[in-house]
Amino acid sequence: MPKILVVEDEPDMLRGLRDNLAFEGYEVVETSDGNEVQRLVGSEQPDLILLDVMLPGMDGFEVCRQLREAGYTTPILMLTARSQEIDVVRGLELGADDYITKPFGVRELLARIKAALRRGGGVEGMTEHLRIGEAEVDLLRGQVRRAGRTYPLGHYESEILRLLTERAGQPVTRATLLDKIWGTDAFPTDRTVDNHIVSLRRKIESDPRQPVHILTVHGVGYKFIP
Amino acid sequence: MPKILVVEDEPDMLRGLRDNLAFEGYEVVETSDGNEVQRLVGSEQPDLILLDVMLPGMDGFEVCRQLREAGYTTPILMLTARSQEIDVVRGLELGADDYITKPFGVRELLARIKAALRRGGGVEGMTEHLRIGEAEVDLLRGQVRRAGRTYPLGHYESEILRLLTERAGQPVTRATLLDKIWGTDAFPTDRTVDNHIVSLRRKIESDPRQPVHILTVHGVGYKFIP
DNA sequence: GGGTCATGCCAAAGATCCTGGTCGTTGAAG
DNA sequence: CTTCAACGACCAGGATCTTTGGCATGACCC
Repeated sequence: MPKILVVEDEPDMLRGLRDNLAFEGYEVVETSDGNEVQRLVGSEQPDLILLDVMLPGMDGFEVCRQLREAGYTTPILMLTARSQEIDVVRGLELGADDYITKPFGVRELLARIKAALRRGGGVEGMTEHLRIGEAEVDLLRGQVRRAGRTYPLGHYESEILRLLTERAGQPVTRATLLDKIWGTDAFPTDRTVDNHIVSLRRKIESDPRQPVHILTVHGVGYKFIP
Repeated sequence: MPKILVVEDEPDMLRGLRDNLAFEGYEVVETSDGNEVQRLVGSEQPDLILLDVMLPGMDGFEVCRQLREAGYTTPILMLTARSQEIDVVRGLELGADDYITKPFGVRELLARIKAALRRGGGVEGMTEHLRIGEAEVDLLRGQVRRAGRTYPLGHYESEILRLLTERAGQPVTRATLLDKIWGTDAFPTDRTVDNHIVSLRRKIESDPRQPVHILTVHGVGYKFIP
């Protein structure tokens, strides 16, 4: 079950959040001190952070900024009584994923948590390292490892694979691939896309003639299945 | 620039949204008919959907449900005057990524759109996007943008730059670069490294003959200065 | 300042990637 | 079942990347 870090200095609020989250089955780690957050994120590896803005000492905005600067991508939901637009904008621009103003209903909070966890854990395109069947894909290095062999991924192969995984489960047209990847710099033909797909299958699929992950959607384009 | 599908039946609201989004640089596709949405998502492949809940005919909840059921993972932001908790929860549980109640500020809306786009496909780790002087480096795509031009980064150029930036401030020997990047697969000469450095400087430094970031440490190797 | 070694720059060759065309196979529609 | 369009597989040519070697320039030491 997902682990949630709750950062809240009001004892009653902290207890309320902890109890409700625990009742929902989440594992809860808590602190009331903004200075503790980064250490806890590093050691506890939570799946989501509920972050009160008005903390003593380092406030929630600063905590969020530092986490993002340090490279953490954990979903952050800010909680606060400060509901002015400028505060909302500030929190979201600092890198928060959602901004919930008090008072809020527990059901709404839980629904927003679920929405954030749904995105944070389920989308495969968010990461540069992928496991696709037996293949380990490193999009950063442009490399696939499968069955004891290492295959290089060219620039365009990487881009195509990335777009398909970002849109896992949904058909992507060749026109979209051409538009999003080649843009207005070049105008290759559909055949170019097809060739790259064949090459990707050869590198990734256990049996390229019977692909399991990189599927053709006849008359539409291609689809990625995780 | 990202493409946004706006689903809104009030003409004034639709115009307002369209104008503001276009002003921000987004490409806007619009419809006032919930029955059109799935077709448009398929044909236009928007990066995000702004979905009014109270539409004539098929309402926003049903549109959202059908999109998710069909496997589309495009971020959906619901807009509505219905701000009861039960509606918020319903929208989020149907698969919306955010639920924004009218009236809302344009700045808040834009910030939430950016947050959703950031998560949806634009989130890159901190080490993959670098700003080096005037140059914007995208290690994931193997690309440098500087002075209005775009330069490709080859596989090895990217690897060298990545290692140097990971060890910013420290001199890195050619032997280390060769060992860490080429390993035991190949045994190129020092000259190979030197040539890649020259190429990197040409792409990244404002004045490659007087480098500020990718420096030579005489008799040792090279050093990156942020 | 002079000598020596390290590094920048350049050119060319080889390897790899990308692209388009052709032909055979497959899928979908009538 | 037949027909036609879509797609897979393959091949070859052109573009780009990587590597090596040679020469010029710069840095360092005496």
